[in-house]
Amino acid sequence: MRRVQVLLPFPGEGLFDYRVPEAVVPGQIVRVPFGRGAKLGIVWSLEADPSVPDERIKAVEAVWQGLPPLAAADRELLEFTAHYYLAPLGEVVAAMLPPALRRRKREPRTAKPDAGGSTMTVGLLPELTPGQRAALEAVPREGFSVTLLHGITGSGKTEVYLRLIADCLARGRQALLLVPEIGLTPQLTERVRARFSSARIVCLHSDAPASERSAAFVAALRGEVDIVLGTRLAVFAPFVRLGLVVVDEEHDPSYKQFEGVPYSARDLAVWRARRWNVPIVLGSATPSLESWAACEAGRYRRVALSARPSGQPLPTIELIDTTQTSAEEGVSEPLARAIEETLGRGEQALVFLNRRGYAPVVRCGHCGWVSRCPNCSVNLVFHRDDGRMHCHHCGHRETPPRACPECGALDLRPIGRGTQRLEERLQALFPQARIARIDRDAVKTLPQWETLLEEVRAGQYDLLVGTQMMAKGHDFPSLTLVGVIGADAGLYAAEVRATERMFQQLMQVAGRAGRAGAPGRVLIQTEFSQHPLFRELAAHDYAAFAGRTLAERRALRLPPFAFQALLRADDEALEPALAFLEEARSAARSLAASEAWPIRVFDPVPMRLVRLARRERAQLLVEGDHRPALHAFLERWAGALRELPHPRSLRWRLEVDPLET
DNA sequence: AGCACGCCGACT
DNA sequence: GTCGGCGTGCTC
Repeated sequence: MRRVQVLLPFPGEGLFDYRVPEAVVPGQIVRVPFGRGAKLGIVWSLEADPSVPDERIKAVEAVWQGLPPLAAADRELLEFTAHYYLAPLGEVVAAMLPPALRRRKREPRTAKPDAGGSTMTVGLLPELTPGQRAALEAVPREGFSVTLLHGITGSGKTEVYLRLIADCLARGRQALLLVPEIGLTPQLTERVRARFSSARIVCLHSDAPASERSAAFVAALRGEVDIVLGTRLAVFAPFVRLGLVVVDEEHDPSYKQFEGVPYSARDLAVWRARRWNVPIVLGSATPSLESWAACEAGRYRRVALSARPSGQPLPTIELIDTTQTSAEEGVSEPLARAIEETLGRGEQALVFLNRRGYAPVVRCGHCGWVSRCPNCSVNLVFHRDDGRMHCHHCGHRETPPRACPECGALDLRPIGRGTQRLEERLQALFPQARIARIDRDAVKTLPQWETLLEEVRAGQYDLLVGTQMMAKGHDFPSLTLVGVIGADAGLYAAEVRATERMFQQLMQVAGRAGRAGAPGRVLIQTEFSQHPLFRELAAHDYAAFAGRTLAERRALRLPPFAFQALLRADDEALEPALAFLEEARSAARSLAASEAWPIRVFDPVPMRLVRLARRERAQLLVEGDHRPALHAFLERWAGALRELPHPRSLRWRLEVDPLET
């Protein structure tokens, strides 16, 4: 009887010793008795923990012999994730093992008679542009390399991915294709399936049925899969002969996991490619400044796709200065005229407004009272459909009072505009237009969304009003005009990445305009028409934007020229949260003093959205210019934090590489 | 994560 | 007088 260490999905380290009857190897999937029940685990190490006496050790219930052991590279991925994000290993493996598989009592039966082979569909492939051909030549097929594929909207990045995947499969290897949100990319999924019709493809995302996720994991572990296509959680899918990793829309914030272990799937994908010694391609029309800077530093290769296969010109981007032109009810005269012309030609127009609801606040015209959420530090948004006021953060809803609760005046008015009010305004301006509003309130489910996309493509609507849901890569062949309203929010936000986010979003939404033969036109209403960001946007010059923004970041020593970690604490009141962070800061200061590289420890501050769902939140930022030094510091600090006393009601968490500070 | 043990309110 | 609330602690 041999004793081994088994890793269990468990909210702690998750390493427990068991007796195993046979010769097992690390990576083997086992079912073990645990407490009163049983758990699925992974044989982690043949070195057992001698401090636990033999009589406390139970025997493994079953070794799932039919499943190959998890590859060493993938076990190291779990270890790296735990180490880098300062998370317990048991929590990381919980993110990897599908819940339905964990619940299984018996080992899944062996191979279903699935279509084998990995040949690409024979048939007419689209002619490659010179740019696509150059891109394909530039990406190494063997060994580790990171290539940033910077391709403008419609430049055919997907075709490049498909050819690279085809090469990968032809060499008998597997490909991992990560996408930001599966629901938003049905077109890509379709294309992959159509192109590789005889390949074994699995889709992994959190909305997939549990049994499907479990089956996909098992198939991947057995090496019975050629392509894994999925959202961020697919970065943990097991492989046996990984040959290529592709991260589409690599700048997209949804690669960041917020609940549980706060990992970045894009960053882990790069680590994984390095460990497997395979190429990784990061694709985007608007790359993250992290990736852009890595190219500048020579760590990543950069390949540009700057022409469209259709030969279609880029949309023209014009600004409407709302300090000069009155924008009645949000829609300026030039924008209204442009919409009218577009509809007159039988083409579609989209008006983009990233704010749902009818009006972002209800205000008393007499005393100035505004509708506030009782649980969060935000205003309540008035919604026309149910006539109630909604909190967009905690879900609280209430019926607006008839009279002002403060002064009793009968003068409560919705102030400002959201998509619902904009839709109403546009309907008044264009009574004959068929308008579709596309936001999270109007489109709640995936089938609903797919139906709506189909209807829009079929020309059942003339005018679209939408939030950022509309910005992501969907092609609407008749859409030739995009109007942007209220684009200015990102310009005065204190957030480090706010302007980057705004530029990316504007560029993405602008990319919706135009088709072959009918050039697109984009009109952006702004009060800050002189801002350099708009010049760069109008010139479709991402490089200029990135260069300028990176120069600012370098001068201010902000990411990606500095590395950050954020300690957040929340409690029923603000004071205990701040007090905890104050203690944490003292600990940080004394630890930082002994680091060779300077660690900057800032003051604890209330978060911008200080109150959320009845909890008050505060945060403490630490920064360093040298990643390994910051990380060494963080490990020691995290240890000290776990020893810090705090009230039971207080919760804290430490986030490495936070997206929002 | 489960699941037990363990001390304070409304009920047959 | 019990049934049960979920706070805390353990699981090889």
